[in-house]
Amino acid sequence: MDTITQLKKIKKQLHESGFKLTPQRESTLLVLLENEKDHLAAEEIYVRVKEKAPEIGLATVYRTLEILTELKVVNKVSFNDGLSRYDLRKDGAKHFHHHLLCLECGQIEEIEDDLLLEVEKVVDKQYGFLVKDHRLTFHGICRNCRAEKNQL
Amino acid sequence: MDTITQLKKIKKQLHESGFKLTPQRESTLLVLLENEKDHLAAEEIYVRVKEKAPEIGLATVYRTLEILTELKVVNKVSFNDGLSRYDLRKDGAKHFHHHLLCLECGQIEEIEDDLLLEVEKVVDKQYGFLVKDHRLTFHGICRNCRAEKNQL
DNA sequence: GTAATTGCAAATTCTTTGCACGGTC
DNA sequence: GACCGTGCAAAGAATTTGCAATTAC
Repeated sequence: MDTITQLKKIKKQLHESGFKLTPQRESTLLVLLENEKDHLAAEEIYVRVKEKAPEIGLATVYRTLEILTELKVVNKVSFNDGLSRYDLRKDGAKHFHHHLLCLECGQIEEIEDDLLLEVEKVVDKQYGFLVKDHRLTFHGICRNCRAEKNQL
Repeated sequence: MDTITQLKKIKKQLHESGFKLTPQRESTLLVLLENEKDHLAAEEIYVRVKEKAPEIGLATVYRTLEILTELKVVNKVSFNDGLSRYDLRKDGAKHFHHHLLCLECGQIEEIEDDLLLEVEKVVDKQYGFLVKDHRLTFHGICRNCRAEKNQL
């Protein structure tokens, strides 16, 4: 799905939940859509939004992100660096994607495959816990860093 | 393993890394050991340590937690509430345990079984990513809340 | 028109840092 | 006596809030 279509869809969601469609919200959404893979923190989103809409305030960005989190358009995630990051939820994805955090280079890769279907069955059966969503991050060495290390 | 034995072992680890074993650090460790299941945030740990050692400062607690994180005695975790929490790593556990976060009552349950062995193989084979550790939290409804809901 | 939204600044909250003092080997 | 560790207070960073002005519908 292209950016425009996604944007329209999210706009509709906003409307349906009684939120207004302000230019500030649209700019913020655009930044999120254009940096889908980047796990931006609020401040970073703010800087990028400011390029499109210089008059926007940081507080508005925070407020927009809060709404989008509520609507499950984005997921708030943290990689233990003290910042909250906002990760666009793939439209139609049943489950939130997983992350691979490289301890060498810091890069974060996304995994779209849902690797947890079996595991979630176990959690349900064995722990009586009804799974609605998950957060899974692997810490380790990414393909590139691994290759570099082996060459030494 | 009992608390005293665990404490001794951690003391040894501290020593081996060139850290001293101060009463403040010992008190902090005791609080962590006594509240193993509780995912305390720094401030909460501080309050509990203060009961044992009233003269301690919050900064010392933070500094101790930093050291313990470095030594992998604890894991710093975040459940997206803006606080860093410190979770004692089970001694001898090859992998960090998983969490079940109930969206109804907020309770956090721990799962000791390592459910990710197969998944990690896939991550290695398919993404070339060498897994060293992981963070896995399920969001959903816990056994108790589920039972309550069904009774309505 | 009016209720929601905004920008700004101030306030809060969590965490880190600087520094003089105290304890230890 | 060198050095590590501490408490305190101040600084810093991230996020939230109050409020008057503005805007979307």
